[in-house]
Amino acid sequence: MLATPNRLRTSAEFSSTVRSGVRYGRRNVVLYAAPLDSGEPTRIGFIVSKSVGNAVARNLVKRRLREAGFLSLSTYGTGLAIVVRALPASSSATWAQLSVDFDVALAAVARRIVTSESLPKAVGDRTQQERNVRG
RNA sequence: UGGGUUGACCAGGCAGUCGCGCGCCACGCAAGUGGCUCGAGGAACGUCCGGGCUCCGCAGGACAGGGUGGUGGGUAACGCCCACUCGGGGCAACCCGCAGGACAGUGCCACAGAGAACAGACCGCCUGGGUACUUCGUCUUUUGAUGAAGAGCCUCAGGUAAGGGUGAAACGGUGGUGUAAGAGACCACCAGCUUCCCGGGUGACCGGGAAGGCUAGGUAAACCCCACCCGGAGCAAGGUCAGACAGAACGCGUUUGAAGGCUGUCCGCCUGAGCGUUCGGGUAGGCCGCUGGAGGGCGUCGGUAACGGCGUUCGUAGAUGGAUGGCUGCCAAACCCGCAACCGGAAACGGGACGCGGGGGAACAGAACCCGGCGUAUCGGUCAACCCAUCCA
Repeated sequence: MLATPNRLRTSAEFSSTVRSGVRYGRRNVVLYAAPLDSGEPTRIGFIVSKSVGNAVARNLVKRRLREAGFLSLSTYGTGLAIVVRALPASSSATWAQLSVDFDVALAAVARRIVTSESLPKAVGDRTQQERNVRG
């Protein structure tokens, strides 16, 4: 499971990640990710709405996603803010399906972030624009 | 042995592996690291009642408004629980009841039906009249006139609520007297109503008796009446720390009282200098509240019981983008399918193992301030008491 330092804790972090991050959707999840400073530990947050199911179903989905996120820390241990939104299909998915969707989405998103970081000027402009919009 | 009623309890187990949260301990300047303890439910759910707790200055009156509704008790309190009463269901154990008042008043009672709330005459029954007819008698030469009786049709006037039919319900039931036919018109018994008396019970009420009048519909989950109860908002309550910013315009007002508070309205009381609208700007973090409570177990005493007194013992989740778990394997009860030793049978066939193999393998559901209830969801399992039927002794 995920320890507290590896979790997103505030609504500000959630909203900035969802708005500015790279997005990739699969059958069971939609994954958003934004870069952090490279020294910081990767932080992951989860959005599981009521459309997924009742409280028991939502808890199971959340725990499985948290486990998948924990397993991914060995690869992406630092420098990412990730928000995982569970889709209604996730309540009926098996652990294998759910973890594959998570891994594939995370790999795709991480690849795109690495590509855009090879153009640091563009990233700088983008974050600056974001600050202006939000400010 | 089978069927049933009620109550209590459980809510898969084991192992491996990788982890999470509060707390404590050790190390470390610190970030942190390591170890240990504890870590979801019978409904944690719905949020339908009742309380604790917090704030609203005190928690005033009247009227509105809301709730409850047999009686007595239990409780912090309740719409809950227990016991009893009444009514209903069941052979029984037992279960069910939104169980005050319809002589305070108002309203409503569809359809059907002749008639439905100071009832009603459709058919039927009965009486009388009219019309035409038959028979008999009398009068008359005859036509005919008149009287009596009769049955039928039509029609008119009345009597009749016993019968038919309609309906959830038709103004007591049964039998008789009575009558033209009938009718509580009268009588007997029964049911029911009102009043009174006696006895029992804390009481709801129960048992017995007398008199009266012959009969009184339902609906209060319609308004309403009666009795009793109820201040509002809610842990996003509330408190505290830190941090950020920038004000401007207009209106009303400062003892001739703005704006508030006391659930709504009115009265009455209180606070007493700001308040409202628009534009613009900022923050949406930490900590406390936060879990020891009307707490659980056992014993004993009181009580039919719910429950209470006393003694003793136990220490039991506190997250906050939200921990209490993810994955893997094994075992196992129902239950289903196939094969079957064996049993019954002439056979067809039927049954089928503390037999084999395969399948199947756990419901409903996740704390969010805390309790007491209720309601709802739920694969199944265990135990106890009691009832009925059957068999054996």
